[in-house]
Amino acid sequence: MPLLSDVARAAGVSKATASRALSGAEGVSPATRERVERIAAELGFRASGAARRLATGKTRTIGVLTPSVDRWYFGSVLHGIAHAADIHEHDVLLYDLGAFGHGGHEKFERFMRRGEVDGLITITWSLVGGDLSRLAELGIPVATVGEPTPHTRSFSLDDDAAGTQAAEHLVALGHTDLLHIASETEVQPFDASSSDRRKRAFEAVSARHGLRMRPVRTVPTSLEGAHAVARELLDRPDRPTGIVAGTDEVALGVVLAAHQLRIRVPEELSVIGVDDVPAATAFGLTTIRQDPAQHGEDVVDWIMAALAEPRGAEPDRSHTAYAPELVVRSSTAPPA
Amino acid sequence: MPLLSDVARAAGVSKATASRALSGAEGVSPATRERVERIAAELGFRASGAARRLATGKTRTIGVLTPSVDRWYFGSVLHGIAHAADIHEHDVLLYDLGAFGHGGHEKFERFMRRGEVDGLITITWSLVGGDLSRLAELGIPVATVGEPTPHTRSFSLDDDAAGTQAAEHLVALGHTDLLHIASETEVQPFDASSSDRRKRAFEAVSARHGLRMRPVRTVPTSLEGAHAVARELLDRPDRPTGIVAGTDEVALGVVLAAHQLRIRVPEELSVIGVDDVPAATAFGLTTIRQDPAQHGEDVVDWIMAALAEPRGAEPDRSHTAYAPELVVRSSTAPPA
DNA sequence: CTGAAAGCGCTTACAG
DNA sequence: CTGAAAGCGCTTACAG
Repeated sequence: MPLLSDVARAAGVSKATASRALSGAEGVSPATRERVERIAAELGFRASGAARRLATGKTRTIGVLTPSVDRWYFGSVLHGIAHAADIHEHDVLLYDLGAFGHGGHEKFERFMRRGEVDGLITITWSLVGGDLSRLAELGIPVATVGEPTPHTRSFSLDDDAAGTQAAEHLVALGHTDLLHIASETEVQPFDASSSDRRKRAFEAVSARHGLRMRPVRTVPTSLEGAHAVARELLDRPDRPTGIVAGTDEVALGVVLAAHQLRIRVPEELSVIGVDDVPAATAFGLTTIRQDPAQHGEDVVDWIMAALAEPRGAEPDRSHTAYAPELVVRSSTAPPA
Repeated sequence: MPLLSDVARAAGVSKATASRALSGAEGVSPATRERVERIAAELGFRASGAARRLATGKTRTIGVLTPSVDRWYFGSVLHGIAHAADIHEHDVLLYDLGAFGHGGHEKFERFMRRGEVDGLITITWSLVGGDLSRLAELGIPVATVGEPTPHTRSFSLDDDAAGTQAAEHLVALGHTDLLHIASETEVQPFDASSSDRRKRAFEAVSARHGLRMRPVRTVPTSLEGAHAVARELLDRPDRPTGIVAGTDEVALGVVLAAHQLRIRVPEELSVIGVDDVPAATAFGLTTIRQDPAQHGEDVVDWIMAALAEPRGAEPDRSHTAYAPELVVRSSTAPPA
């Protein structure tokens, strides 16, 4: 593995000049720059990241704290992050905290002890407010994707609008007897979660239109969890004509249960979700679309911009709310 | 941020001794060690990773090259990797290559240029043989999970056994007219892919039992892809009595299509998959289980062991095949 | 058991 | 435009 000094010697310049030529710094004659670059390429020179880090104080790495990587939302955000980070020539260091109470906090502490990154992204639900504010004091740009938070810059779907759109869609079709199935929030104080925002929006729509008020059901955030509850719920004579699910996973569990119970969707039951997961198409699920990969790209772009700003500037803690988009498929129709 | 020299001064020892005390090296009196540790804790000392890297040549980081993070298999492997890496106090650097031909190769090259890791894991399908052998020459432990490969140490489900078990299960139930739906392999030479191994195993079982020979169908690796094909396939009068799907995603697409076509599963159609994804339970899918998170943990353990070995030892390129496990649910039954 | 010193491989004021 | 030198913050032979 050739060193910078090898390149410098072969090019007949000092290490300083070689370094400048390679880094693209100005104040190097075009001729030397070209020569150094050529020789570096010939020798297959790669600057030592460790040395560069030590000298510059920059890691060219961004950290991601996430409670999960094997669920659609988190995976998609991560995908967007990785893509954008790559474009900015930054690496991504992954901290999979796992479920809270299952060692997640311990892993968080380990990150605080060892993590060396220029910027940090937390994908929501992984952290309680106290931890989030500790991160905000790290002196590096920190942002959250998935939920609004007062502690850091944040990006998320406009959950109020999403919940409203979903309920209004069914109301517009003529439904008056709706049930909301919310998906469980594990960590956040419930009243701050996207789940709760969607729920409240549903309740507001119900109240506004004078719909029958059924108590909201809460299920584990998974197709299985929703499915188990839906099997029991849909098998009753007084089932609603429409279900507004907090997420597509929940909605899919409901549709599956309906299929198994031979309840026709949408003729006998309308179902709407939020997310637009890939499987939604095959299920014909009407849903409110969001694009987590885009959120991931945006949060990285913000971090890069924050990194470019002069140190000590007042930290930006604003929130970006993405507008939801109704996607009508075949799981919703006027009530029979 | 306190430095090692601050700790040393406060403890009244040299930096050398402070370093030894903190790193747990031997040859430090218990008294000094304890004092140094206490003072380091009081001061909130965290050693600079960059400086340590430069001095030791170790990054305490392992790299993961994956074609995707938002699909169950990859996400689960990654989860296992992150967990095990954390236990070994190593960081994980994520390279999401994305689909091949969509900039994946370019991202791979960028990794080759900048990636500084002590060990490397590639999750299959992301790399062609040529790239894999370049990695193997990197001088660090390299392993692949998801498919056997001659270029590196590898870990994967025993696909032959999985394919055999799936087909034999339906044969044992009395089926004689089966169709295999394989899931598409994007990158690997097809004859090396797990998809192809499962397919061949299916064909061998068919031949052995003299079953009707239907040409194998290949569909995109997704519920949607399988669903589209299955809708058309199942709507014909001469449909098979059982379907052996290459993966659960494909199997789920088939079951969904059956539901929509009002074909009863398992009465009119048996379906079996491979994976045991979380949604399999709700669908009642009979499947062949594998545990990718475990594979991820194992591969990290192997990397750690390889790291502990003396440099220059002959690289281990053996393969670990995990035994499949049949999980019978309600999607399979004797033919009508 | 402990310390002084060299070294890891870059970058960047400072001079010229 | 270029170079000599200091410095980033640790670890680790080498001496004692």
